[in-house]
Amino acid sequence: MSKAIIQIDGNNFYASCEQMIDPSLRGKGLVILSNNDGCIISRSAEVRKSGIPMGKPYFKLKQKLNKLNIEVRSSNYELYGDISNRLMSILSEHCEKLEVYSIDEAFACITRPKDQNLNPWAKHIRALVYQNIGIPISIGIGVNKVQSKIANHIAKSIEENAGIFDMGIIQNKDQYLNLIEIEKVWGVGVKMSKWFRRRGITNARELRDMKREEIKYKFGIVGIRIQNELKGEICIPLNSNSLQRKQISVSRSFSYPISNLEELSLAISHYILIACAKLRKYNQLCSELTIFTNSSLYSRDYFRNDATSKLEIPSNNSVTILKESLLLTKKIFRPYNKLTKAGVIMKKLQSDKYQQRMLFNTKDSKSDLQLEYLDSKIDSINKKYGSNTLNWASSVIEKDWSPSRKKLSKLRTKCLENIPIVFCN
DNA sequence: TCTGGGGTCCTAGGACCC
DNA sequence: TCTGGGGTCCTAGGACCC
Repeated sequence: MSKAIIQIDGNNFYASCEQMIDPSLRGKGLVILSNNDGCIISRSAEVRKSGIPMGKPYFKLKQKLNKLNIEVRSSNYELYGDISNRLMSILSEHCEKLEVYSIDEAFACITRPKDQNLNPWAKHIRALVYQNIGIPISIGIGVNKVQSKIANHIAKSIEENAGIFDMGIIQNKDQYLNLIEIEKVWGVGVKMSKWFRRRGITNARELRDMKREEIKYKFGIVGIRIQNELKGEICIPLNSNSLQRKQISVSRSFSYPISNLEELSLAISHYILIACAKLRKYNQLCSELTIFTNSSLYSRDYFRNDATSKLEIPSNNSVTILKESLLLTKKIFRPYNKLTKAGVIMKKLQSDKYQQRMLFNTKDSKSDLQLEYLDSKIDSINKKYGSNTLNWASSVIEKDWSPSRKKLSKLRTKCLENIPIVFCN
């Protein structure tokens, strides 16, 4: 029995989430902004048609959006994360293997039925998701990841497909591969596509048929994998164990430039606490910590600095890592710079199942356990009552420089007081 | 005036060892 | 006078993804 690789994603996911919790936005032009209300990162179908581009700075398009009567929302990641969890939980019930690839996207594996036709299954999933969480999804089916991504693209772009397309059962794939521009092939980015274009390779079919040696020489194994998947081989495996992170980072842009050590330390402390909570959520420990800060990329005297520290004992304890991070903050700080962003990166992560303790450090072991207990209590309170319910004094959260989110929607799916009230006569 | 954030994988080149 | 070479490990940086 042949297996199929399925790729499923939420259409215009962030915009769809906002439309789901606020029905007055349905059928209307809507854009979602990145952190600090910086760039446009999601557009409703109506906005796509009007030619408003993705990823462009909001301040440059504000007037145009106003003119076109397009609604604007700040990104509400807590809301999108909650809806994503619900989506993935439905998908996992109906797939043999599920790889949660991003907040709005998953790969899955499923065995084809005797007649090879997966359309009824896909229609069922699509209806189920819409009925239960109110988000439209698209489903692409193929023999591998690259092919299922292309199938998903076709599912979206050709209306008659109604959000579902199966590339695996198509005998003559050339006509479809010809439709996929080289930039749209999964794994081919800006640099690669420019090189391909210069060589006259403009679409997926031409990439599949070009000389293997040429790709190998220029892009190595990465390029060959994409070409082989276009030919129908399986080179990029499904990774259903994606919960184990290899790196955790938290960074934000400030709403205005900061220039003193106290403010930078507050920001770093705040990010460290978020990152530590993530470590504990994934049951992981970190053994290398980097913190960084930079001025605006667009300023003439661009400045960036970072510092890294190796932790003697791998840890996910807030107090331990906070202490270390404040030392590093002093190291990277320079008083004359207008800093616009800072962040923390935790690397060399490992499972907390095999936690190493200091052999001779019996004096501290009791307080270690107390700190662990404190962390777990804070985590459970924040989980129950919302993030930031309980926090450390070294990270006062709502400071003036916190990213602005002027057009933030309410967290209607998680906070009891935000649940919409419906009046019936 | 305002330009996001969080990941993964690969590779070249340096350090080190014998 | 003449001064090797191969293997492994690590890291920074680049390219890509959503």
